[in-house]
Order: sequence, then C-alpha cells, then structure tokens
Amino acid sequence: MPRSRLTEFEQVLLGMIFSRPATGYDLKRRFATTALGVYQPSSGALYPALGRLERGGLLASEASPAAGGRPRRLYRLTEAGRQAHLGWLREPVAAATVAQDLGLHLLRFAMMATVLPADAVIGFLASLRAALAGFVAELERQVDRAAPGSRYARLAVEHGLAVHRASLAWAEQAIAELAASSGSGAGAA
Amino acid sequence: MPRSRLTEFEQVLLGMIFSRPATGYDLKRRFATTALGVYQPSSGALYPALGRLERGGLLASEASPAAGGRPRRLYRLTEAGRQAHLGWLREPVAAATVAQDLGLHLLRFAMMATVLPADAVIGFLASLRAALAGFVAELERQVDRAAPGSRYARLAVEHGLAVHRASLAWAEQAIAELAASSGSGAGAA
DNA sequence: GTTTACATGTAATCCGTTACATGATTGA
DNA sequence: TCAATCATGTAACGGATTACATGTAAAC
Repeated sequence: MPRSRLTEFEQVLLGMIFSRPATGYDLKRRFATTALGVYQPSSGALYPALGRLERGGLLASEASPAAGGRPRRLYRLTEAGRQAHLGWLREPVAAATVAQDLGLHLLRFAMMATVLPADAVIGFLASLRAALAGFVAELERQVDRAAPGSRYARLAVEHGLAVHRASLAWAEQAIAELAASSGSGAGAA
Repeated sequence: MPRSRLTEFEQVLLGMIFSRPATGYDLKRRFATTALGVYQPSSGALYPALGRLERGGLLASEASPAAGGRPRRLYRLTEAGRQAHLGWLREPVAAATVAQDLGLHLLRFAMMATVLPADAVIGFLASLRAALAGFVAELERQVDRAAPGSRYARLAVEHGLAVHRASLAWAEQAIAELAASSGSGAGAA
C-alpha cells in the first residue's frame, strides 16, 4: 500500500491526463503554457510523481513508438485513477479551506468541464459560495473589531474582504449562468 | 555559513519577533489567533526554524525566568536579523510573483506598519499596483483569446480577473489614503 | 559543428507534517 | 486525580527544489 492520500500535485496530474493520455514532457509544456505558468513543476517533482501514481495503480504507461528521438512514455488513467479523480472533483468546498486553497478550488472547477454533469458543478459552486459567504462575514467582524488598531492591519483585512467579496460575486454569477442554461436546456457546452 | 536565503516562514518569524521578543509558544498562539489562523505551524516546523535563525546569527535567545512552569526561551532579533527583515520588507513586488504570492505580499504590507516610513510603504504599494495592473491586462488578453474555448475555462479566467481587479482597486485606494495623510501631514499613525 | 528542443530520469539536500516524548502548573 | 494548558523539543517520513546525467534530432 503506497500511501492512501494523494498530494495536490498528484491530483492535478490525474486531472490533466484524464481527458487524454500524455507523456511527462506534454504535461510540462501544458504547465508552462496554461494558466500563465503560475506553477512550473521541475523534472524532479514530475517524473517521480508519475512513477508513484503508476505504482499506486492509478496510471498505466506504455512505451510510445516515437518517430525518432528518445522513446517517450505515454501515461493514461486506469479505472481506479478515473475514480480517484472523480472523487476529488466531487468534494465540496470545506469552509475552513476556502481562503487557503481558493486557487486550487478554481482549478478543480475548471477541470469539471467535460467530466461532471452541470448539476454537480452547480452544487460545487453552491458549496464554494457558502464557504466564501462565511469567510466574508468573519472578515467583516474582524474589520469592525480591529478598527481601533493600526491602519495597516485594517487595510490588510480590507484587502482580504475586497478579494473574497469579488470571488463571492463571481460564484453567484456563475451559478446563475449555469443554472440558466442547464435549467432551460438552452445552454451550449 | 548556514544558508544564505531564508525561507518565507523564517522571514515571517523575524517579522513577528521584530517588534518585541517572543518565545516559541508566544508565536504559536499569535499564529493561531491572528489572521484567522490561515497557517498554523507545527512544533516540528517552528522550533527548528528558530534554531536555524539563531545559528545563523539573526536571532539571539536567553532563558527566560519563568515564574513557575517549564523554563521558556525568549528570542529577540540581532542587528543582522533586523537588517534581514528590513531588506525583505523593502523588496518591491516582482510582476512574476504577484499572482502566486499575493497573500505573502499583503502580509509584508501589514508588517511595515511600525517599521518603514510612509513613503517607502507607498512605494511598495505602487510596485504592487503595477504588478497587478500587468497581470490583469494579461488575463484580459487571455479571456478574449480563450473565449471560443470551453465555458468553464472562460469562467475560471474571469474569476482571476475579478479577484485581481478587486486587489488592484484596493491598492489604488490604499495609496490614495496613505498619500493623503503623509502628504498633508494630517494623518494618524 | 554547436546550440536548441525533445525527453526522461537520479542524487543531494532541505524543510514540513505527523506523531511522539517530556515535564510543570492549574483547575475540575 | 485526571484533564487541560503551558512549553519545548525529537524522530520518521515524504516530497519538492536544485543540479546533474544522458541521449536523439533538427536547425542554424
């Protein structure tokens, strides 16, 4: 038993391979080009992670017949890998993680596109909205309480407030948009 | 020579001890109570980090005469530690790090309160504003380009746009507020 | 003929998490 | 007396970064 819990990075790798098989180098390029290259995994992170996932039975690989060049290794998800990824996508947003992991939650949302039905995505967004609303309320209490303190601390809390209010407004709008097209059945994929 | 570059966590510790000496347990409590406990260092992270900083000459410690209870170790910054923290606070926001490290930049801002003069803080905020403006422009290009793609990808980019626009608006307002009170000399600390 | 892109990997090192160990004081 | 709080640490383990190693093919 290799390890029961996957790392974030491993989960993201599963999601990237989900739609179509990929080599390590493919994944590297997609990290470099997509999403403004916010995270660029090193070889020393990427290849061992792929190896762990394969040993854990979530990925399978075959030597890809390269037309010239060094032989490549093509990874695809096993059925266990598909289930693991689906389970990860289906986790609702826990209130405690919303400030810490907002970027990760949005990445999960983006990966739901061709994988989860619209109502599951709307459910996810509803859990995100609730978590954000709770966090914003907490910050509002804090800005009232910390007001007599230093101006800088108040401004920093107000930054968090501004950012998470924007995120909350986005969630509400996204839910409305998806509900409109899934409810009426008139939406494009 | 222990290691030239400090970790984020070590820099934050220096900032917390800067204003007044603290024991490890003090720091633990401040992490737990401040900023909604977004990060809670474990003992296995905290005490070794304090030890590294002391061996590196940035912290000095003395056994604190505890009125009963297990003896505590009180840390204070050395002159080298003060300089290291000031150098960290004075680093402008690099455009490449603004999306990744926004939370850290705001933490740096909050720590400038009693340490840097108002014009240095305004300079820092100006670099943050420039970095955010560049990032927002990049996302705007991407949302135009990726529009024909999937709806989910477009929505995810729009989330980033909404959040960073809010952050940018905050930076502009904060600069105006600080400039008004430092320029006119009428501001409260 | 040398640099660049393709392509995969390993070794050293460092740091964080988890879990455990220790020990005193205060309060139920 | 048993639990909780104060208070500091260590050991095992895992994973990431950095740097290095290796090798082919295309382009200049």
